Amino acid sequence: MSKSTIYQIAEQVGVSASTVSRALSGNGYCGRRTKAKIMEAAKALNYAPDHAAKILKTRKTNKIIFAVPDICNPFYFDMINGINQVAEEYGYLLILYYTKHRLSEELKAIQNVKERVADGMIMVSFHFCEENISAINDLSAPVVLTNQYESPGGGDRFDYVYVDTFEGTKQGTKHLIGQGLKRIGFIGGSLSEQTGRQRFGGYREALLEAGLPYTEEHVIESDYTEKGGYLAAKRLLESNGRPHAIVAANDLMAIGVMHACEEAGLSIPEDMAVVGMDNLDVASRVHPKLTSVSLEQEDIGRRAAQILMDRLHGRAGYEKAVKIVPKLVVRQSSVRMH
Amino acid sequence: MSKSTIYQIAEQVGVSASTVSRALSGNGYCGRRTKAKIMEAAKALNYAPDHAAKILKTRKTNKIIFAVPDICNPFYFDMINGINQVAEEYGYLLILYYTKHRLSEELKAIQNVKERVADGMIMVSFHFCEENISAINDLSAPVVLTNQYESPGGGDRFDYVYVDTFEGTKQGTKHLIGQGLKRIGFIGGSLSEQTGRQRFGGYREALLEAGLPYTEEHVIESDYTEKGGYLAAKRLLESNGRPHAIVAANDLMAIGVMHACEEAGLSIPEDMAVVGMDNLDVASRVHPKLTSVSLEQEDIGRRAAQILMDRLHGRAGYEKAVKIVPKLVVRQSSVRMH
DNA sequence: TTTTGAGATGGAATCGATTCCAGAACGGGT
DNA sequence: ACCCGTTCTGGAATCGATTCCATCTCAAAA
Repeated sequence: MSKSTIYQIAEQVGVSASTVSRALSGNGYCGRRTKAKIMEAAKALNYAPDHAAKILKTRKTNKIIFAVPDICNPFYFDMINGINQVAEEYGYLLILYYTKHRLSEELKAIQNVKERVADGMIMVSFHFCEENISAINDLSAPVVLTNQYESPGGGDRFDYVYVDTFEGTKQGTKHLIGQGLKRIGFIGGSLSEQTGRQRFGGYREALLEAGLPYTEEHVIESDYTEKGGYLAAKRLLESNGRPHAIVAANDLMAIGVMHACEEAGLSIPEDMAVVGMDNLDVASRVHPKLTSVSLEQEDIGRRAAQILMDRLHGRAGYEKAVKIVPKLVVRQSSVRMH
Repeated sequence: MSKSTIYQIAEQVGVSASTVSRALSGNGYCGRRTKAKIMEAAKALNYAPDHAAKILKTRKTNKIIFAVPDICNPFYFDMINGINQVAEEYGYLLILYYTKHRLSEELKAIQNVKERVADGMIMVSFHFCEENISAINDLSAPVVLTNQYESPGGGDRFDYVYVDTFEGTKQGTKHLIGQGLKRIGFIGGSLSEQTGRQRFGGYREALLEAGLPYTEEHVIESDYTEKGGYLAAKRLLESNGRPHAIVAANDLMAIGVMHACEEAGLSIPEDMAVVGMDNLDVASRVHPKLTSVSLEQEDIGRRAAQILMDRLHGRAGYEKAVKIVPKLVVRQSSVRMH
């Protein structure tokens, strides 16, 4: 049987539509007996409220959009998970919008918010530029970004939540230093990109703080792939005074490092300690299990969603910019057993 | 500047709202000059169509719901990816609904469809029962399930797309047999569940077809975890006439098997060939790389979404039930080099 | 008995776009 | 000059729920 409207219920019961609306929504007065009859009729007529009509009148969609550059990347799954936890708690549905690393798609996502498809948006932007920013600032709906960003004028309307990857590699490096290791190599991404520089910076600072010498030969720029890590590690192993530990800027490269060591007959962690970053599933599945810096994606998602909810409910006390501190997960690859 | 409505544009330009609607949507006649003025005013007034109003009138939300039991499971992310590819092609947005393996949440997802939050739904149901099925059949919107299911009366309104896991383990086992291996063990899940029985069945049939003897001692029921696979493998390795190959009902258990072999000093694939199932990311990251049966999740998603779109657009020619054939991905763990 | 106010209800406007229908304008062909 | 069909436009209804406002009832307080 197809569903019905409040008008049909009203007719059936013999009351006005306003009364039916009040009875069903609970807003406003409604007599006990009338209410019971309305409820009964609603059931009998297979009533379900029409979402679109409700939205049109109330201006609330109870949906949020998560605009994500890459749907295939496990990194973002955890964010989705975190976002959904909070969204659900507040009774919001989550719309996934796949931007494919394209500015045009990011703008379309913003347009969706403008058309009131959703009440707010969380976005991982890969094209953080004037066009983008002004489009977001033009929205009346709140937006939370997960980019690190210093607002030049300070007048931006959005908030952001980001991970401090500098702190991440710093923690990883300090952990190795704490294990008594002194010659520590670093395999990162390109230093011409911000991401690459940040991760390198943390490694560099940990050495500095510990008063350890910095050897340029022990730092290799690679490409975040397993193969890249493997090749980089081979070079490090051939360098004179080879390092006894390696910090890799992500887990895939760290796994490449492990394979290179295995091939060279070096055992991990005895001959070479390894630390990765991202804390992918695979980190705990390789042998030996890989110590890795978790970027706390789920937490990013949760915090971003929380800020969005705070904004949507006009609550005060949220922070415009939240910095998430990564968390070192120590496993076998970096701890020598005695 | 906040956005405006067609009425404001109409007033600005000095025409009626109907004309503005026609100009902007392109449905119906509109003079060239008027249209130009309307477009200009729309831009000037920062116009964006109101989604809710449009839905209310047109009865089309251009959204579909994907109800998924587990947001953390990478298995489903590939499905999401597949669904999204098709949804996007047709201009639909994807709403993710996390059912947490709970019937009550599945019913809520169905309720959402009833309230016209979305035009249709794809659901991975873990509670396929009378209550569920009748709720789905009551909907006027189309639903595609990814469960294998034989409609008892044949009167069900939904369609389904599912993977033939029986065929999957059969392929994996046949592949090993094709490598000249004769003593092949099997590590599966509980045989009291349908999933477990299907996967075991494929293994059994492959042996039968090849005329190989079936040894009960070489079949172990485990629990789909890495540790479970590890323990099961240890038992297999101790059995008399230990197998030279093992088919594991999923990749996690296969990885456990690999660790057990490593520990026992057996090299893979020379002393023991291993085949897994699911083709997780990690399968291609372990050493040696794991041969695995891909359940083609992305394809499931695509097919399901395609059927949904066909239904939504009243196209004929779709199939009510689509069986996806899994695909064996051969890697190092099962191929002896000569 | 009168006053008062809480509770219950109906009427009507509203949210913003779409679309049917009627009528106006316009141009080409006779 | 007239007719006719095409193109253009405005008015009004519609989608379904919410909500403000006015009215009405009824019981308790004065």
